Amino acid sequence: MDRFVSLQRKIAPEIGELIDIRYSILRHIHFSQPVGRRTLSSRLAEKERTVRSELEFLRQQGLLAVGPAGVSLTPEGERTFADLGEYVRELRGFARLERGLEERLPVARVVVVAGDSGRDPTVKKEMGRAVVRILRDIVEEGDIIAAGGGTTMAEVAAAIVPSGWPKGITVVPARGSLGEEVETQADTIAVTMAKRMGGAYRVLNVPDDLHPETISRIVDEPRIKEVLDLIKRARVVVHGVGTLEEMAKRRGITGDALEILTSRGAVAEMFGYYFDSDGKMVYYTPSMGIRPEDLAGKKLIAVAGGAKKAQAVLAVMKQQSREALVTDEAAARRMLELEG
Amino acid sequence: MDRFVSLQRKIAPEIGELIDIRYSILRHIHFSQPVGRRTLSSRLAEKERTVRSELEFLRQQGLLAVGPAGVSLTPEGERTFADLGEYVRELRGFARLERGLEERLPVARVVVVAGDSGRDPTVKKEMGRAVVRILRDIVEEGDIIAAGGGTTMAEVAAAIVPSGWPKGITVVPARGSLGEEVETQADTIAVTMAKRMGGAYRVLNVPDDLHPETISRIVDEPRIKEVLDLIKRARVVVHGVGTLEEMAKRRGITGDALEILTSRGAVAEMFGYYFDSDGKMVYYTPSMGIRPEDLAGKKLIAVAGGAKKAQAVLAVMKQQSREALVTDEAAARRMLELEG
DNA sequence: AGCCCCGGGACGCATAGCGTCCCGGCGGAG
DNA sequence: CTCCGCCGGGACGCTATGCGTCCCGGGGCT
Repeated sequence: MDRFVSLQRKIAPEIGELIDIRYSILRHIHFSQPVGRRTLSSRLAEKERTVRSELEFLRQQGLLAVGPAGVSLTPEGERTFADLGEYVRELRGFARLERGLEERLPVARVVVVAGDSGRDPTVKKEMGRAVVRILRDIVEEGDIIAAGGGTTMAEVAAAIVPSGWPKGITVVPARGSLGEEVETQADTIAVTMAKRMGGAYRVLNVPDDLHPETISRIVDEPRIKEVLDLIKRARVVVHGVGTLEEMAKRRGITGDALEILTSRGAVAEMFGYYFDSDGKMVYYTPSMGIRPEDLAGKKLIAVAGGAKKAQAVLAVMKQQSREALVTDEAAARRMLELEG
Repeated sequence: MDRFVSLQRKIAPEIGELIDIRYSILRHIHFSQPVGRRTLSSRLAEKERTVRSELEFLRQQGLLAVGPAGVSLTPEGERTFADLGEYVRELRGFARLERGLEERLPVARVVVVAGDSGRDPTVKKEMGRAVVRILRDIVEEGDIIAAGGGTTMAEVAAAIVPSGWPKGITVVPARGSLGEEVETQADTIAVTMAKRMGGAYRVLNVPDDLHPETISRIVDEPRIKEVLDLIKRARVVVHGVGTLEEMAKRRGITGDALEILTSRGAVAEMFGYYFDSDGKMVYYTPSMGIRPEDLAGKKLIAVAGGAKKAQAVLAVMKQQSREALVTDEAAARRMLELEG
């Protein structure tokens, strides 16, 4: 089989791109059906005509059907799409990517999904599903799970299938909200996850762009104290990774702070803490919630994709050893490039 | 693996053509290296520029190298070509073709090789090699082998590797020569086969476009009689298949005979005997050699390819049950179409 | 009722790749 | 030794494919 694939790569490498575009179209339809040609092309950053030709082809193959509201996968299309995941993994050598990263980074398990979440948002959904699969393996009865924020984490929460989870799970936000959209705040995500897992939740409900003194006062409040205590006791932590640019844009980091960050070589963010490319913490924003020193001994699952995030993910991975990393193909390849 | 292939056929069927042309180029180079671009393109019935592009690609893949006398396969190219045989069998579903024919025709074993011998002469070389592989299984010490004529049979003889054959083999022509080129006469082929197998041979050395009365007189000659006796006693028979058109052109069949042949629905020829599409003998040219009724009880191996010969091959296969049929992809697909 | 997104049609254009010719060189045959 | 033929590589115009783009009528959701 491996021989088969390498032979094919030798004799007809162009099938890679072919499969790529078609698989991403199928994936997109799978997650957004029914969906129109224009929406599809804009979201995939492909020209409308290209998408159209491929759509036509896939329809002729009996993989999708057109309805008044757009195209949908036929049952055969769904089946093919499901099978295609494994196929693409083989064809593009994901196993090799994963092993490469596992060797170079202190992570026990790396999972790579197809695509580039920087270009195709549905890739995040796939990453979400992969995280959920890992959670199924790890989570035990009575666990406390701390969840981070961000768009990727939101997809993790959305990917949880609400059945078959152990009892007595409690989900808490890993830290206060970051002034983002409510859907991507750690609080919201913790709630969604808890509900879907049939567990309990506690939230902080506190913005963390407050004055440091205000924060230290709030921390003493019994309700907050209880949540912070739960966070410290969490056995499992799931979180995304931020890049410096992203953070600077999303939260209005002042000129001073930004200057300090860049001068100290900060490239990555996690829970409001900033790390340089060696994984050393170089800065943090005053906040409440989990602290880096709390992470030791916990099962850490990081999830982040997109070629642009590769450097940041590397930095965070070096910060300390982890249980698992879920990323996408674009980030994985970039990371291996960067790490030699 | 099977799943893999069918999935690929579903999601990217165009790789078929891609592999096709590249494989046939590799095959051609393998058999004729070193060879030039122009020769290649004319023999493959492909445009020069197409061949050139593919050649460029294959060179970039490190599969072939250009010398002053033309292109040759690199060691890696040879290895890839060898592996590609199996790969192409899988990819194009030859196993299914073979099983389909085995079910529909009275043949114990069908072997399909890639390509169309009507378009690419090197496909005949592959068929030849396949026949030789079968002979290796079948031939025993002291066997008498009767060989037919034709270009395909010439390739069978050429494909015999002269070592490891049982002792005491005798090869005889199945019938007199047909006025063809000497290289493709049954006599010549029998000699070549015998020499390569390290065995003995006897030839007829008699053209069979003689007057019937002359023939019947020659048959009584002791030397001829002995050969004819050997032919009758042969345990293994290897032969090609002719189409009506081919025969009409190659031997100048007179208007009368041709009219009779067409009116009786003759479509196929073997050993100078003509068969209609049901495999019923409808005509024969006066000759000496093997007769249809002699075939029963012998191990028969038929070899013929090319889409144009499909109908003829079917007819001959129906004529009586056989040990093996070696054909090519084009003929196999056509045969299955014709047989529903 | 209105708006937006849907699929499908149409059409011009750009470009990749095709077809074709040519050249200088080398090797083998005579 | 010479010549012919085939070799690879270069060049170049053209065509046809497929891309980009706009438009239309329709239907569902708000």
